[in-house]
Amino acid sequence: MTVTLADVAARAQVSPATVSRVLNGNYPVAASTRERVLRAVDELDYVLNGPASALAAATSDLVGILVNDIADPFFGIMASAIQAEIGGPGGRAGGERLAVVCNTGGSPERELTYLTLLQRQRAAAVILTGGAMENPPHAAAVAAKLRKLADAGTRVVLCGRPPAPDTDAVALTFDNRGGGKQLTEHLIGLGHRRLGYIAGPEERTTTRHRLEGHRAALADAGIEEDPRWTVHGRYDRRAGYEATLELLRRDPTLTAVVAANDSVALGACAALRESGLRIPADVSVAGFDDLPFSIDVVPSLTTVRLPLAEAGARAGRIAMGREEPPPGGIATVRGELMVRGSSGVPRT
Amino acid sequence: MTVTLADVAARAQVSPATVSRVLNGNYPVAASTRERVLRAVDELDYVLNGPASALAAATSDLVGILVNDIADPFFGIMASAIQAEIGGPGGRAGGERLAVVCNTGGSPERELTYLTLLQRQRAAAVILTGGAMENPPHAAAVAAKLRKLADAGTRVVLCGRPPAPDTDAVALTFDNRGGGKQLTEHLIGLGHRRLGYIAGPEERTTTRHRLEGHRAALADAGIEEDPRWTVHGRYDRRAGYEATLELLRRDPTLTAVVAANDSVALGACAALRESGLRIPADVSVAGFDDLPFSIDVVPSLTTVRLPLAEAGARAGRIAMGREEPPPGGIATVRGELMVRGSSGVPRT
DNA sequence: GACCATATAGAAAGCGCTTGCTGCGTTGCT
DNA sequence: AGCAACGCAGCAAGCGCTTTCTATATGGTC
Repeated sequence: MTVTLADVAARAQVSPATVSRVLNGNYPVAASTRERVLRAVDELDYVLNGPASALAAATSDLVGILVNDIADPFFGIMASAIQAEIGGPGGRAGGERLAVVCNTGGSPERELTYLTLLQRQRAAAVILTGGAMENPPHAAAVAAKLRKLADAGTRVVLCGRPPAPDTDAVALTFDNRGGGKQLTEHLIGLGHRRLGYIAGPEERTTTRHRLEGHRAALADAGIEEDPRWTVHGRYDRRAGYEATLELLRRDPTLTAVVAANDSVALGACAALRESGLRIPADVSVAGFDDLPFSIDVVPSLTTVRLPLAEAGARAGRIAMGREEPPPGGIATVRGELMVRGSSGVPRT
Repeated sequence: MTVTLADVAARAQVSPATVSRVLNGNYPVAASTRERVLRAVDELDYVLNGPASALAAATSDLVGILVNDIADPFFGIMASAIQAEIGGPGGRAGGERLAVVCNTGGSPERELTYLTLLQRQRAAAVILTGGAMENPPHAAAVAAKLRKLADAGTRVVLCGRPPAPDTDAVALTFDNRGGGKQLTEHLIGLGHRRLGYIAGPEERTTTRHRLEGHRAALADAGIEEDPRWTVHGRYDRRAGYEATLELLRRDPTLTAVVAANDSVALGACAALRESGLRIPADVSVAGFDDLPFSIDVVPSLTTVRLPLAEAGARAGRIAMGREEPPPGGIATVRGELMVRGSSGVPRT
């Protein structure tokens, strides 16, 4: 029923070996023979059997991409950039890699399960995006898995994620701490002294780093932080909305709200508006990431731009061995402060 | 170096066949034996070889998802929902499927190439999302490919895409025409008579259907359309921005701008604002899709909500054979008009 | 004209797993 | 007791491809 290499070989009057070589193009084959084979392939409408090749050659052309949630543009943008680089059709000639996108939903178990599944597929590379969980046993388990993958020849790259200790995975880390610091410094520079902070879920490196940056800025400015000014929540709009209401309840005199990311900031804006507060006249708002919509909300969002697409593309190239890993296997990717309409001088 | 089934078998003192059966759980194995095998698997840290299984069993656990661009939340949301249903870890027990996300970028060739690549992988299912190209030769080529995939046992589902003729692919189609009509009727109901329309790229079913709906509404209301009122462009913010400027140049008396989708609408809003026009006091704006950010822009966007996540989930379940396909293999998914702040009565 | 380097094709041995079939020891039934 | 039926495990034949090694031309060289 299904056409195999042997059928093509028979039709082209050559051996299966030759057909394989024509198709893989890594061994000299006479032009005339090649043409004959190609014609047979065409006539029979032959399609290589991927699993069989993978088995025989002990390699596959799958690349795993772990994300929290692909519906979130933060991850979507990175995934898209990675995909463009790993050379699907239209990419550089040669390997046509397929991207396997895995939504971990931020769950440690799923992260591990997906890594195992990718190991099972003998993935050519695995790219982990986004922050890591700060859970020592889990981190160790992940590191062990990554080591095993690397041993099996899978290239491992971390994109927007802190380096994994005891691993030689290449890491492209976002400077969340530095970005957070800059952002809060900007607000302080405008005159703000009472700043609410809506942090992401605890036990996440991203959350902690951004918060640390924020606090460092406060400390540098000699501002004593009130514990009531920080609320934790998920990285979504809803959480931002609720956290802002809570913040307002705790201290109605806040003049600025710094959000863990842009989506959270959007929720914060909605809550402020519904509370009858003007942005930035009454309260300034700041986000993080600079997702595409951030410039379109009104007022446009002051935030820290993270070069998601660039980082993803670079991670993709490194994963494909088309770009040298950074020295030491670790590179820090900085964000850029984008001052826009949502931040202004505090009401007096 | 790498552990194989045989190693596990040796360690558990059983035959490879038994180990395989324990791992696949589709053949009776005595509890004590199973336990012994499982222990050996654990001790050796064994991971099944996916390609080898796929080859031997002639099936794989990969599911292809074709999207235009995964960075676009329109596709990201569907992909995420599909992924959740095809039973990665955490999904229903049994198959742990991996989602292969393919960015076609709206290019016919890449669409075809990716389908071939998925065919090569012997994907368990393929889900095509988003509108189709209206290019007869290409449509025929895709249909032929889909037939071939179906013949090979790959389940094919179209999500948010018109049915593919001469194919028995299940289609979950968005009612773009109906949605477009409703939207424009709403605007007409408010009193608008001169409406600009920013359409998507030509030769796309989505573009055509939405535009047809718009025109049908105009016709029903006895409004004669001025050809200058329609501009085509890409489905992104930038295109919306430019198209709006063009529209304004052609006819500064327009009182409403209907955009092909929400991103385009955002661009339109930006252009209007920069032109000194207030929304909706001077010009009303409407989008399509109701992506998450649409409610957060100011004014919030009047649009047509498409149940992207629900449709994706359903497509995923159908692809996995966990839900009956709709009768006739075709179902129409309707949108819901969301009237918000960006539309109002026209200036008099 | 003999000999060797070079170019190209074929033979065959797997890659690691699944599964149809066979075999044997038990249990159930009459 | 005797026979059928059943439950469970093993054998072995592939699944469709890659790749090493070998064989055969071919041409160049002295």
